[in-house]
Amino acid sequence: MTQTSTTPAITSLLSRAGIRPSVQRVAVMRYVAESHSHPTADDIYRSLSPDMPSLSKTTVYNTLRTLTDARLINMVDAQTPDCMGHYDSALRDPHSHFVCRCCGRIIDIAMTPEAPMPEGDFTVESSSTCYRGLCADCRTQATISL
Amino acid sequence: MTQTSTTPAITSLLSRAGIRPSVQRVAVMRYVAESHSHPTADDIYRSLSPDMPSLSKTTVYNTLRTLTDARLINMVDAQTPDCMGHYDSALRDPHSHFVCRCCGRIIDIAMTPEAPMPEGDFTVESSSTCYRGLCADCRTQATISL
DNA sequence: TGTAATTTTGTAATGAATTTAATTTTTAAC
DNA sequence: GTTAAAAATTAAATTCATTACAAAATTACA
Repeated sequence: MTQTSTTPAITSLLSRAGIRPSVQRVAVMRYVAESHSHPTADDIYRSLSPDMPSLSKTTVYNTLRTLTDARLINMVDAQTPDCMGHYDSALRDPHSHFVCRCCGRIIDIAMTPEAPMPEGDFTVESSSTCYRGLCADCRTQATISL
Repeated sequence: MTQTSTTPAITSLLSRAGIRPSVQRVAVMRYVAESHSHPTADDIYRSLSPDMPSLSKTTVYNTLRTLTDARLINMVDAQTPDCMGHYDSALRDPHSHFVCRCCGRIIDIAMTPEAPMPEGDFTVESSSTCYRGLCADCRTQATISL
């Protein structure tokens, strides 16, 4: 794990981004930065609650929005069966996502395809590529059920 | 508009895909095939209701799932502010999407970047690229409010 | 320390999506 | 044709992610 995810580093990161580094915000940012499982707001809330009993789910939602607006985290551009928003640290190396259409699992893909700038009357700030299909587990299940 | 979207053509399309071409299913498929606005389940329901008063929202949801499983339509892989699933015909030429982070509008982009097959323990069935940023209108708004 | 601005919190409200079971329609066998 | 089984549709009720709101707590700064 890189230094980026220590509490002081996160605190400094938020300050530099103009976000007051409250305990809650640092905890959420740190959790997303350290996680590779593309957590939902609920995942984050359930994980942090035991150590922060007063934490409110509203704060998690507010913080996710604040961090997203500051582009420190990203919402994963993928529709999953659970209809929930999944988050990803923007501090990681650029990567793509594979989404299993069956179980909804999101798997990181190190490779990032070339994404040439499109023509149009808009300003592109970022781009992402999403692959879809069946993960190994669900492929096996599908085969068995035939 | 191509012949693909006439009712008989849609009926035949569903049959070939092993889907019983009920009036409701043909109507939903046709609506998505003809639309370029990436409609939500609710958009589809509200648009078809006047001509099909008995249509139920449940049927729209069921049909969207059926058509998605048959890969005749796709859910747009993009998180929009409205937190709703948007749909796209799979019959169209491959294209990408631009999503305005402000108003949530989804704009088609004709170009499709090269998306090399990723390595991993999964079966890729499709891929899509999503661009994010500000559309012309929202960019103007942002400038004004400065 | 005092005061204002910001942040957090809990509750309530919103609304998309699903579940359920009952009804209707279609299919196919006789 | 009749009829029985299967499939599809419907409406109501429920679930649950997300947001709105207002009060309480915390922080910054003079």
